[in-house]
Amino acid sequence: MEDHDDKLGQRRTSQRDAIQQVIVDSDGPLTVDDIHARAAAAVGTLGIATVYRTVKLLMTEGRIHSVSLPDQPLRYEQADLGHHHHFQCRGCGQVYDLEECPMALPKNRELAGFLVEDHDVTLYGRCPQCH
Amino acid sequence: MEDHDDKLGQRRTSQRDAIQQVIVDSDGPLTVDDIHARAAAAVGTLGIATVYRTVKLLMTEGRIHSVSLPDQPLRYEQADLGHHHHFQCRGCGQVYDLEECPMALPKNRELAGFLVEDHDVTLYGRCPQCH
DNA sequence: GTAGATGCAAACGCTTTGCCGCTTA
DNA sequence: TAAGCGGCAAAGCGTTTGCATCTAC
Repeated sequence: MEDHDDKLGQRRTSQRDAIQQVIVDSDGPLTVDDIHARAAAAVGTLGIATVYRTVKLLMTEGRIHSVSLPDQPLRYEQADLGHHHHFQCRGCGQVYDLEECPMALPKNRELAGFLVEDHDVTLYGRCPQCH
Repeated sequence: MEDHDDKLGQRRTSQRDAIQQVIVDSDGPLTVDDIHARAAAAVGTLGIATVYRTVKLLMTEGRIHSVSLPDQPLRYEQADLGHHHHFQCRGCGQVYDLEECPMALPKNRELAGFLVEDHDVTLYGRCPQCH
C-alpha cells in the first residue's frame, strides 16, 4: 500500500493511479483486458493504449512481472510478492497466487547435468468455489 | 519412430513428413520458426503457412502439445513423451526436455483449499554446454 | 507555459485464410 | 482425374506508435 504511491514516470495521472491500484488489489495476475476493464471503472475514459504503455513502463521499472500460461494472453502482477506460484482453476479460468512452494528442488542444484538456478510452477485444478 | 508414419490428414506429402520428422528428432520443444528452418532444409520449398497449418493439424489430432515460456513464442513437441518438464538455458536460450520431476506434490491433493489436478514446471539455469 | 501523458487511428508483426495451381492416390 | 495440399498474398487480431490535444506541475 506504499510502493505504488511513488510517482510513475514524470507525472502522476488518474489513469496511472487507477492501473496501479487495480494491480495491487488483485489476488492474482491480470491480463491487459482485465486491467483495462477494472481501471476504466475508476477513471472516466481509459484508452487501451494507455494500459499497454503503463504496463510496459511498470515492467521496465521493475514494479510488475509478466506471467504466462499456455495459449493465453500474458498476465501481470506486482513484482514484490516474493517467491510464489500460480494456480489456474479449470472451472472459472481464474489465476490465483499461491504462497506454498511444492518444489522438492533446492536452488543451484544440478539435475541431469543442468544447473538449475530458478523455477516456475503452475498448478491446475479446481479453486475453492468451483469444487 | 513409428507413430508419425501414420498418414496425417488425407494425403502424405514431403512437407508434412519433414515437419513431423523435425519434431520427432528434436530433444526439446520447437517454435514455428525453428520447425520452418529445419524442415525447409529437407524439402525444397516450404511456406511458413504450411508449417502453421500442419502444426494446427497435429495439435487437433493430439499428436503434439504446445509449450509456453514467458515472453516467448509458443513451442511445440510430440505428445507422447509422458510426464516431463522443461529447462531453458539462460546462456543459449535453448529449451530441453527433462525426465525427472522435481515436484513434491502428489496428484489430486489439496493445497490451501485448491484441488491440484496437474502441474507444469519450467526450470531455468545453465545447460551442460553453457556452464 | 511547457513537456509529459492521453486518446484515437494508423502501423506493425505474427498468425490465419482465400484462392489457384500442383500433387497424391 | 478429382480433391487434398502448398504457396502466395491478403486479411485478422492483438500490440505498438505517431500525432494532436490535454493536463500536471
